[in-house]
Amino acid sequence: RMLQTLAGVNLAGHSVQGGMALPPPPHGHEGADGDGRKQDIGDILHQIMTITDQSLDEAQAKKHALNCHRMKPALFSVLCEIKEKTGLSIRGAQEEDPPDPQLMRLDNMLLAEGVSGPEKGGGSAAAAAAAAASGGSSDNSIEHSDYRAKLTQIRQIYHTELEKYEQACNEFTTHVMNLLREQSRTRPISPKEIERMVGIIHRKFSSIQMQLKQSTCEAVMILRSRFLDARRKRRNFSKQATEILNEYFYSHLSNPYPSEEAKEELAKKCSITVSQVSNWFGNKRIRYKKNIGKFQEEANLYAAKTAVTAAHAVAAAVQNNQTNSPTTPNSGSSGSFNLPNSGDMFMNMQSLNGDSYQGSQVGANVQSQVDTLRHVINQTGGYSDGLGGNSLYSPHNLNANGGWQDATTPSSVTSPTEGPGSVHSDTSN
DNA sequence: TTCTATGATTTTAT
DNA sequence: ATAAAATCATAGAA
Repeated sequence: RMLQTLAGVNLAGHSVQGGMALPPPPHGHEGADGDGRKQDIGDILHQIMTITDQSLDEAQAKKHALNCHRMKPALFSVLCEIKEKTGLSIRGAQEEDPPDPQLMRLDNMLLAEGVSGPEKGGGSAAAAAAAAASGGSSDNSIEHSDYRAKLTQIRQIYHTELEKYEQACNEFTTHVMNLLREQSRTRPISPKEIERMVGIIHRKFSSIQMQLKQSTCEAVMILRSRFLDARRKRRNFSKQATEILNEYFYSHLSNPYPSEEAKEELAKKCSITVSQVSNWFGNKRIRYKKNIGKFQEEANLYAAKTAVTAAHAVAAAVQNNQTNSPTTPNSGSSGSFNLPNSGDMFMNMQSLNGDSYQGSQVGANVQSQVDTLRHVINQTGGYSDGLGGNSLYSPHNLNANGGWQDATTPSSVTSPTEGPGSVHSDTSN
């Protein structure tokens, strides 16, 4: 009806081409003169068709003429009235803009993957620098930087595309807004409507944007899966790293649970991550416990490795300890894993020094050395047997309800070769 | 190729 | 959250 009205106005005002007869303009009631109306419509269609052929100037001129028409205010008010009625339904129909869950999901993922988030570290430049810096250090970092480089690539594409879309969207929006503003001189257009129009445009564009995001997500997923595969291809730690880890493990055999700080330090020393350290210790503990026999040799090796320094340190510590604080033979826990173990250690030290010794007053540092020593003692055999240490171990060995202690002790069981005496003297030195 | 070692992941329990 | 245990998957040796 509005179209008719407009067309009618147009015709009425200017008897455009073909000089058609005026239909009584906006009386807007159907029925009545059916024939005439059909004719009108035909004319109007014709009119519209010809309009497309007109030049811009002509159209401009017509618009101007329309604006100057004497009937314009009246017609305008009629249009306002009509709008008044139709506007209600429109207003009711809109207003909701539930954030698309799909889009949200994509957004979240892109953000999580660092594609849409703030550019970190200068992007490709940083990645390249990292790659260059890592050089031949490790395959892992190379893979990692490779991954990052690819991610940056995706990221760049994503951003440029997004920018393009945004630009296009803005252009289109302003274009439409201009158009509407222009038209608002001819027909009533509320700001709300413009807003709505803009909203529609944005929605349209966001669907395009979603496609972009979707494909970006896919690309990231593919890259990621490839990277994960690569990461699954584990590389053994360097010999040096294993060495360090083993040293720690065997020198803390009674409590091989490095603290967070210790883990960090180990990670740094081994140039691996903290979680890798955790993994390593997790694996080591369980595997050691599962088959101690298999680890005997290794244990010996590392125990012996630290035994000399440990012995010195312990001696010093004990000396120190003795002089500083003579006794307090209770409360066995020295930060050790469990009580039985503390007792264990206590006995060992007693035997070693032939003197009373309180685990409770020895720092963790000493404890590790004690572990080492004890291990050497146990490994080399005779000592505990000779001194009845075995009887001490066995019960503790058995009573362990899943604790770490039952793992440490069997070492005393496997005790081959070597003369007890020599061992004793060695370790006590 | 098979077999073992080993780093990582998953499951389960606390 | 952390640890144990089970399991996976590959590296590397045989």
